[in-house]
Amino acid sequence: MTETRPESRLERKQRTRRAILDAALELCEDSSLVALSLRQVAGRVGIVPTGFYRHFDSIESLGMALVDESFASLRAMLRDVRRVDSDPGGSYAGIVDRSVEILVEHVARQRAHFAFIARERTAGPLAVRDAIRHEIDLCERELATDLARLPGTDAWSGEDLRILSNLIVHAMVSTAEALISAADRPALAQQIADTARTQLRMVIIGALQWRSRPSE
Amino acid sequence: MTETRPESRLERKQRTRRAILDAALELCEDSSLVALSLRQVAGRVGIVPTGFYRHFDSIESLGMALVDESFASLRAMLRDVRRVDSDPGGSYAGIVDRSVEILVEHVARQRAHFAFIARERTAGPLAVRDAIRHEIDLCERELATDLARLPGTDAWSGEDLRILSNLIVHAMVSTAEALISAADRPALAQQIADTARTQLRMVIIGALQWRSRPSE
DNA sequence: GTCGTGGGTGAACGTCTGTGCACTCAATGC
DNA sequence: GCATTGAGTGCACAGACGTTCACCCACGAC
Repeated sequence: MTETRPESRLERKQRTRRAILDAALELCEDSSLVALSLRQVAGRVGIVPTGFYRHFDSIESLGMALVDESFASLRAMLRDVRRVDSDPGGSYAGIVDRSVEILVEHVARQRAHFAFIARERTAGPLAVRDAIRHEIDLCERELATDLARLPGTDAWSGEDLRILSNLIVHAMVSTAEALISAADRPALAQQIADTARTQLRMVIIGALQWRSRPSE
Repeated sequence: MTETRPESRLERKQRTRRAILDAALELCEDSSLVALSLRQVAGRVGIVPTGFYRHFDSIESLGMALVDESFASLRAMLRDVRRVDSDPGGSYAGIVDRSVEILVEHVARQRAHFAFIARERTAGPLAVRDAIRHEIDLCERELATDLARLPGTDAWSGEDLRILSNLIVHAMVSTAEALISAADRPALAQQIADTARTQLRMVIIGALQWRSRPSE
């Protein structure tokens, strides 16, 4: 017999909170936070509407919590990319291949989080939109410092790095969006990954080439 | 005295329809179609809620009409780009400069339409999302055939062209999004345009360079 | 063992939602 | 001129919404 241990008060609360976050992620998957009602969430979780207020004081603050946890997933991905690519023996092509591979893997594993960011970035409540924009900005900056560590970029200006990392981040956001909407078609997902690989190579080669002839 | 002429029945209807479309564009500017109510729209237009049904039978079908007219704006932009860039004496740098200039101009002039596409692309009702995705697909294909006409791309495969135009389209979508959210800050808009110019040059140079060494 | 805290309840409120139906009345087709 | 059409009206309804309040009652601290 499975011994069901008592479960403390705090554990119970965190479990309900988790259930609310999950329900919200699912429910706004095919619309948006701004179209999500407190009663829908409560209903899906299995608590009465007013019970919601024990955990969040509005849908918007729930959204802010989802921003936090979605970017925790995104940052976990960036950590993996950074860990693998800091291998000193890596060629550009190798870095690209492994980075895209990691992107595909993380998007598949945390689809709801990446979909949330992609969606609410343009359609969420104002506070949520701003929070997401700010986080993406930070990611661009981090990528810029990562790029600065690669060989061949020593002479680049901060502005050049910013422009390049902006391009790369947005290309990867687009790739993530495409992967999400191809979630149930593995062949298509494979093609999207291949496309992303090729695009990243084009971008990097173009950037290196362009930089070596800065006047034109 | 300004002579107010009778205004035919059909004109009257089209004027109300126009007012509904404009009201919807404004009202969902800071949320999404899925959070827009029929009564809000009717209220803003100045008609009674049930009057809405004389023109559309749901918010979703209103959305489909907005997709049509938003892509009319986008295609007008593409026509301008094509017209200017088909100038046979143009260098790549010239083409890029003028294309970005046209993008900035059109986004400023039809901000609501471009914002609508960017937003509902990920957050709209399913039918609207699909329609937008399909239209953007068509744009990618058109760009691919345009690229094929440029010098230096003769030997490119259809796949290469598809990958490159996908990259360019998504970079321009990101640029449009940035321009929209910088609508009231001219200096920032200028910087975004400069960034877009540099990125386009990097991409084109990278693509040409990459293609000339297809094995690696 | 007693008591307070706090997650969850249930009823009730005023407001907003989409939609049905019967209606008006000016522009239009004949 | 007369009949028809159809954009816009006004009322009514049932349901969903956010939020309030008083209320449980098990857990945890003392």
